[in-house]
Amino acid sequence: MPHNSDPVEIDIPENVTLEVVARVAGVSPATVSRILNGTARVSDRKRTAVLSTIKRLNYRPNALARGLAQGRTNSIGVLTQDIASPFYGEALRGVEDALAGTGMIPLFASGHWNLQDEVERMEHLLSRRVDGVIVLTGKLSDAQILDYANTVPIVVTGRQLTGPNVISLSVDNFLGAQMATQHLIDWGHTRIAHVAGPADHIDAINRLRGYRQALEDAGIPFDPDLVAHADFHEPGGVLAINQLLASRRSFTAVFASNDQSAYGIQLALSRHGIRVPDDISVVGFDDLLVSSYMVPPLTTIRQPVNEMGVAAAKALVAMINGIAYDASLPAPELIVRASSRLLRR
Amino acid sequence: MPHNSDPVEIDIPENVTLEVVARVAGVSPATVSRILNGTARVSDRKRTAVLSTIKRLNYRPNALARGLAQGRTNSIGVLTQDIASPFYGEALRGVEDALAGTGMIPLFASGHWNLQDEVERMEHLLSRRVDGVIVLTGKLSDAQILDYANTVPIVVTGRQLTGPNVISLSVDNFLGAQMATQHLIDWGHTRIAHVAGPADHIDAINRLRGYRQALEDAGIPFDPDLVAHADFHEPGGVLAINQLLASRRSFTAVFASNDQSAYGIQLALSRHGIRVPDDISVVGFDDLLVSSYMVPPLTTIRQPVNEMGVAAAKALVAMINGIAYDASLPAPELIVRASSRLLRR
DNA sequence: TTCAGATATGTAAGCGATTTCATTTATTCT
DNA sequence: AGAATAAATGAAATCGCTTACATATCTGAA
Repeated sequence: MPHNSDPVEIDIPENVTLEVVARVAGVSPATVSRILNGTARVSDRKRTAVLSTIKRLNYRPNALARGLAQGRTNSIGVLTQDIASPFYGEALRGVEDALAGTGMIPLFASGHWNLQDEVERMEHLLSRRVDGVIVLTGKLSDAQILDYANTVPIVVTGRQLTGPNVISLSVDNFLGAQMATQHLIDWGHTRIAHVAGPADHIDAINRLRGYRQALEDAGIPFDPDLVAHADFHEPGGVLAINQLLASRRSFTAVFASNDQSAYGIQLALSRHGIRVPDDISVVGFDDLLVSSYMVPPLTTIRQPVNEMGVAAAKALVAMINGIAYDASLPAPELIVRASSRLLRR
Repeated sequence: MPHNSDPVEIDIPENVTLEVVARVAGVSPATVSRILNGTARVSDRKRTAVLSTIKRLNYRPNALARGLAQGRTNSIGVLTQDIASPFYGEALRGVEDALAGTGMIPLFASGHWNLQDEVERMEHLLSRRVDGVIVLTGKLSDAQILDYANTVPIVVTGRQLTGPNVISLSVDNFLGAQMATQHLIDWGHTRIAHVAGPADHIDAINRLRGYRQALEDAGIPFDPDLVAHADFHEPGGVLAINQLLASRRSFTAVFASNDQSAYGIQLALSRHGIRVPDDISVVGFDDLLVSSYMVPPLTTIRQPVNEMGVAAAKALVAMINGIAYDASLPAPELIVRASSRLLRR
């Protein structure tokens, strides 16, 4: 008469479930679950039996069923704008890295800088019952964020926003822009052009403000003709600088609202036979990885974007687990490279 | 005495489920499900009632429950190596775009060019019961891929592999490298260096082969001292070119195994006071977005990587739905920009 | 030995959908 | 009007797991 707890010959269905494992190992489903989750003590005898059956049957727990039962999915949504963005990409990597080992998995979705898309993606994420959401900038209004926060914990970057279930994390764009402009002023430039970002982009607005503030602090009058608006992408930078050159306003330096614009500017200037930094200094914003490999390497403001991803993920996980977490970001930093130089008199 | 089908006052729990919607709307859960999925005819009367309650209660179907019941999650796994890769990023975007509107959602996971990580991520994806997986290159062996294909349909890029439940999609790296090298030969170069990729990277190997083939076809002897191995990243390009320069072998052109290496090469050359393309021509491989904004803009081989993402996603969805799909990719293309020039005698 | 108190294990009720099958209601045709 | 057929609806089982509760087994102290 065989012991009840001994493994038994049982016909194994194609779809191996926890119940099958239990039956084959000669224990109850509850026991298998407990072993899997470590939620209770189990005798070594059964544990070994179960673990070996799991291996033998190549059992893979169904995360859906688990999520349904637990009311928790161990996944968080990351609402970004463009999965291939060189800028936010770093943040995504930060999120991923911070999540590795926590058993949580990120679900990325792109809003394409389009409110409707963004709302749709958010709904999608909520449908999948993510345990929390990281919103990287984007176009959702503060009110919408607060509203979603009734459903799920949220960490949002690129704005200041407080409320129950919401943590916000932002880089000081104003300060960064001030630093960039100040750097040029320190090096003797007074005719400093600015290639701004989209007029409705919060980061672009703050950077423009920082630029103006630095000028003002230095007693340099603001000249609207030295400002051109672009779109945060390379081609826009080309267009903007061409426009500035065409206006025949003289300037000895350009502060670009982001690195990608700066790349376009550098290329366009070289096409015009204008040397960087000898004729015109260029300063960017972001410090993308490739910026240090531009010819000449780009002077820029480093944004702690990877750290931002990490911090966002950590803060969110903490919030999900009901733990307090102080989410703060390092300040932007001026990285001086070869694209800017002392103005020669 | 109220009609049974009229909306009724019912206390609404915090968690709105399909069952709650049904009760409030005065219909059965089955009916609500049918309306949601369009799986059967429902009278207009009930349909309106249900739809309005859904809106009123702000009901959001639980994707987990749905997945459990249907045995299908409407999600596909995308196993990439680095979520922030400028190269694969384009492919990810392609996947996302192709999926938009199909109701499917991509789940991205990064393997970090590390077999163990990759296996772990794959298991994770399978646990979440994705309906299919796209494997972007990576380190899994063909045998492993075929094995996973027993569980789930797979589209794999960067290799040729056929089998049940597997579609492979690859760019002709050999041909591309041949084209790049041939371009330099056509322009009179005979001393052509090659900065290769990692020696164990399949793409790098094929590109090296293509380079050698082109030389051979032109009757130019292969000189191993003109080949330096790098790591597909910018700093590696710098190191490699420095090494080549230090060897004092003369050469008039460099074919870099990818664009990122080429960036490093361009920077290092400029630091040495060597002009591109006047002294040395540089050709890359990939055609990353920024390549056309390098100074000088980089001559390179365009890989249809976005198209690859799109094709992979379409092929996978077709496979999931049991539809035949002819997955083919455009050939690599030579993009001539300013970093290469005719060799002056 | 025996019994109280741990410790280990099992039973069964959810979790929130879908779907089969049976039943009720509405049409159509004679 | 009444039978036969089609359309609409509902009841209940199911998907694969977790977990509260009940039960069985094992300690060691009396």
